[in-house]
Amino acid sequence: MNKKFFITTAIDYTNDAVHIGHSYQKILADAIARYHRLLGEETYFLTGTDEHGQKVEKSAIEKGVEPKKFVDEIAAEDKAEWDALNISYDRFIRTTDPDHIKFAQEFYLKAKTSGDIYLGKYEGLYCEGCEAYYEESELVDGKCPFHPNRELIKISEENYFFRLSKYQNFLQKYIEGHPEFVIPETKRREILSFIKNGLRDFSVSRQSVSWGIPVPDDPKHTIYVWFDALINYLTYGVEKKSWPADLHVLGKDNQRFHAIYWPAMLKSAGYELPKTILVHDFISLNGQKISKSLGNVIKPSELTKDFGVDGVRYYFLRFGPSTNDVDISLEKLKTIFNSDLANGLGNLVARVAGLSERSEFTTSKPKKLSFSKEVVKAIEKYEVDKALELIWGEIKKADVFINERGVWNLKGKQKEAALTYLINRIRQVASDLKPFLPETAEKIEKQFKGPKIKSEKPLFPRLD
RNA sequence: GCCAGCGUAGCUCAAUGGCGGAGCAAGGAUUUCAUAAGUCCGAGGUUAGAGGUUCGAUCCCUCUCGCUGGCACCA
Repeated sequence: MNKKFFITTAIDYTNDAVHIGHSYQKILADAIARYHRLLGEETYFLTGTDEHGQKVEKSAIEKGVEPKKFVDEIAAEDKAEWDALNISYDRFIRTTDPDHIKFAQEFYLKAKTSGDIYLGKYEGLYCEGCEAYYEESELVDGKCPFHPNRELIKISEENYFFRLSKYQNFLQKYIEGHPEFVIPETKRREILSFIKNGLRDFSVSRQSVSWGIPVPDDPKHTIYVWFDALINYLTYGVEKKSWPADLHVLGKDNQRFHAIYWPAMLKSAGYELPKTILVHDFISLNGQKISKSLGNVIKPSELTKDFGVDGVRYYFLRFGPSTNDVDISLEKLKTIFNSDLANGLGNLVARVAGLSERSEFTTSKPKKLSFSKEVVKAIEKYEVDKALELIWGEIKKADVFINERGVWNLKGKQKEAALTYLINRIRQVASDLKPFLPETAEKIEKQFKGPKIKSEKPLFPRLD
């Protein structure tokens, strides 16, 4: 039986459609998924949408449509965005999918059977101005930071709670004993220090929110969105008999839910824990947070129009926020597009194709290639930026080779040897690029298949 | 306020208790196979600031300044 590889991204909340801020994660996960698929592993790549909860309900009401209709539209939009980026998900799961709803309810009952769900009282301070709840620690002089003139209303509601506190020791020991559970290390330390500060039980149901999955044994309540959302991974993993997940890819805003709540929930319901949680940072645009209120939202599909799918993929994979927040801009994208893709990869391909065509060189059939060792090492550590850096090192070497040998001046056997060397190098580059720039890799492979190699249109026309 | 992280070349970042590195941008030289692309070579730094430990600190410690994130049921 083939080795399995199950990878997930976070599912995006359907309060609004996705934008470039959400793209890095999907592209990163896609590259890793493609890599494992290319290794011949039985790969399952899951992404999708998180569709329940108060905020969605509210947005739908504001728009005057039924919640389900509202999320149908957003989900379709999100999916189209990921398609534009060539994200090779195997399933686009929606938390409103019937199989997920059923599974989430079963999961809830399992946790309840373990004695980890109990009825309690949720008390919150509610600000009518913000229409949101606040924690004591968030208040300024006991008032809402945005509406200091209003009195906060103490609201209490009967909720079901999950006994997170029971798992404090387990989680601490587990994470201490499994350095690969949360990557990178700085995030793992953050999680550990959070756990050590003490974990409180959290509520997993709402009575005031109707847009959600009903609590199976008490349908006055709906399951709290986060509880519901996390379970999506298991819905699909169990369906494909591929649980536990090998990798959850997510942003730092989600790390606590994935590294603390989720493993505790799984343990309670009797499932294995995911192997690794890969946490990345955020993107800002022109030095600003990306947000609708700032009006600087760009959709992935708008970027791919200007830079091509692989142009966008390359930029994010090479300069994305893997361990640091990163600021992007159209100028930076353009500069990198020109220097690395047009002048680098694209030009090299055109050079060698031109040299081959002019000398009417006949090349041998391409061999079946495997990934370069160094590239494998980098991807296995999820350092995709490093992998690309290595590949670009190879491109540079090929350019130097052409210059130093003066390949265009060579004749006969010498020229053939030089071209053979270059062609094989390019074939290797294409092979290594497959997980990252699938479209480009395929074009290059086609062009360099032989026996005759011809010049083609530039892969990445220079942008001015 | 508390906790964590960051501050290194114009920009993006790397590095180590022992002479501060790379890529991009800018400058000079050079080649013509290629997308005015390629290659080569200078230059560019008081490693945010002050103090301390040390034979020696960019790295360890303290303080100051600046930035970012978290401080739990918004997702």
